Amino acid sequence: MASGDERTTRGAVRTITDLARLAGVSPGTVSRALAGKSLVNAKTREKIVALAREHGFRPNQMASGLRRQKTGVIGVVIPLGHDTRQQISDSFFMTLLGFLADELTAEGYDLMLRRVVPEEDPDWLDRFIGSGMIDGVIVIGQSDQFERIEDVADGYLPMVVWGNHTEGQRHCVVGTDNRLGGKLAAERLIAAGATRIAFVGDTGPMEFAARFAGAQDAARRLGIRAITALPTHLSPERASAEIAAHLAAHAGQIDGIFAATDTLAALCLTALRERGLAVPDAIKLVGFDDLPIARQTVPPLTTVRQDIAGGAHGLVQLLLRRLGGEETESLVLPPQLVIRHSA
Amino acid sequence: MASGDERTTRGAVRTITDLARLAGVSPGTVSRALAGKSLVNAKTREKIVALAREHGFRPNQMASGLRRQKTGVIGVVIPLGHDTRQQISDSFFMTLLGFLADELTAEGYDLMLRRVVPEEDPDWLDRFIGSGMIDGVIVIGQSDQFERIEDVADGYLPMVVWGNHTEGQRHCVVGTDNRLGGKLAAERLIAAGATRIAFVGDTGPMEFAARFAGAQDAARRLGIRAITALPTHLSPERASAEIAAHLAAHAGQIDGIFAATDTLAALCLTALRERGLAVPDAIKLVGFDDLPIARQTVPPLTTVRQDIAGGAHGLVQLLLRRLGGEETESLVLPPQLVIRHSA
DNA sequence: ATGAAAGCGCTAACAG
DNA sequence: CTGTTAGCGCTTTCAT
Repeated sequence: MASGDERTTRGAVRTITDLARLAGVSPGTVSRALAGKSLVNAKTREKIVALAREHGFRPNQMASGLRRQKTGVIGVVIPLGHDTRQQISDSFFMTLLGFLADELTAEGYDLMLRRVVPEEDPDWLDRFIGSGMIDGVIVIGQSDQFERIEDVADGYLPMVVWGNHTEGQRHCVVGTDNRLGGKLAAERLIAAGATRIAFVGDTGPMEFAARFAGAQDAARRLGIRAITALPTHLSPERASAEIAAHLAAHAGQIDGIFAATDTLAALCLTALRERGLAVPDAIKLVGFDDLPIARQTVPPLTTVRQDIAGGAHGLVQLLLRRLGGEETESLVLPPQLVIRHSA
Repeated sequence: MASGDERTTRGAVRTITDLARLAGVSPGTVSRALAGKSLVNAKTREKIVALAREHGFRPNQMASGLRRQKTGVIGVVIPLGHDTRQQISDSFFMTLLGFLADELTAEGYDLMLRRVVPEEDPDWLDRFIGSGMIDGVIVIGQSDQFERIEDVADGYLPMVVWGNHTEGQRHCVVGTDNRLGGKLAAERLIAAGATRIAFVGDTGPMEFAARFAGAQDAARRLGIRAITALPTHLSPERASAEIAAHLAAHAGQIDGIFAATDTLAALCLTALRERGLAVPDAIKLVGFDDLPIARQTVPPLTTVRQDIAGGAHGLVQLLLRRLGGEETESLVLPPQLVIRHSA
């Protein structure tokens, strides 16, 4: 009933001016009252607020944004690399996105999500920033767009990127110390007895390259032979086939696998099982991310944990400071080895 | 270099008026030229477009939106039920979100994502719609907000909801025929020899309730004893413990499990393994969704497939028609039983 | 404490 | 084909 009444009259009150007329005051006063701004007579304010509720009135954010030159919206953009478009369903990014949504909401911002294919639209980042729709931007993953991001960073402060930190880079990045993570993974494999280790995953993306490099560091330092990179795509369908092929090609030459992500590690587990290779007895396996799936595989995955919630928090806090005009440093999060049963 | 030049001059050209001055025409002409609208002299247009590119000019979408009374943005809102806030990381919704992002992008719309906790903000839906920031809204999951959504549907056309279809409902919904899916699941369990079946998952949400009801239908029709509902939360942490407890409490009384989602099914698998119960020999198990994880468990899950990509496509197409003023019917997608090895 | 008035940047008549 | 003009709905000086 109440909601019925509300609806019947709602059509009438669409603007702050409508409400002002109803309240017998000026639009300016309504604006101030609703914004809780400067001293407005308490009774006037109450009356206005009551009227607003009664009529389900909500100020138009576009108009407000236009006038104030800020939108209350943060852009979140996921650049998709050469690989399949399917990357957004990548569990890691999706989980990060979920946390970002929480953090931004908590700070009173809305989130505008955009997936872009840089190859098709080289102007993706400038376009998003220049749209006037967002106050700042969070880039999820550097993909192969490091240079483009660097370029933009020079002239646009409110941008923070999830990704890998490179010495001397100019854009503000939040991310795990991938190189250290790779080192931890390889050390674990070696400690578990592996000496002929393969890295499964694309070494193109910087984050993966750093994981591979870290593993290579460990191999070198501990005196085992260099780690072989076994390239795969990210989409489960293609990766599965590729892993199976790699395993066939390197039969008997591998006793340890460092998978670039848990998703890939799970796929390895399946492929290994199909070949009758026991994990961890015949082959040790370490993943990366510590996604929920890591706990549920058979055997459960030993993996390198990334602090996703912490990362999302860091991204948003740094962005907030940048929105305030501050030049913030990058934030490198420590990875953590989680030992389960695969190595 | 080129980008350097661009940057140095960019600051000067922020509005369509700046560009007009530069091109020696009026703002109106620039607007038309950039919008590719009505007949503008080809040469004039070229000059303007060239200038725009040169200066990295992009029209302000807020201003444009305000003027045209449309934003080019579709809101996507995920209402979180009583359960943990963590639901957004639910793989199914996230996958759906990924496809939605694709579909909307393909149609030229941006996506504004919002997670809401209806308990904390009963006004969540009206607030989003009334914000003036979105042209239409897609609600992902009815959660426990069926009535609120119904209320809104009466007065707001451009809304489409992912969820369960109920006879006679007023809002436009796209979703799998959950009841049929539940029936398929139970039939499979029974065909595989199960006679004492349990449903693992919360029967509160309508979609799950329908799955449970469908399974119950099958049990009744095939003359086995009624299916027991074993309630759990959605977050993996809580669900794991709950499943373990249920299994302990019903030891020896169950020979088939229908899990409300694949995620829950995977958890069941782990719990069953811990109790030494072989799947499918001692206990048959069927999941729901056919997420990637279903293929990777040991044994791989027999499950009921939901067509997520098709669902996203349907949501967007229906919304588009509603944006055009049309009153669309709901879309019920057929579930498909995928037989693997768990039942 | 409130009103009046001037735009934010863009688009869409309406003239010409 | 193009210029002029009048706002979209809101916020914010500047007065009062």
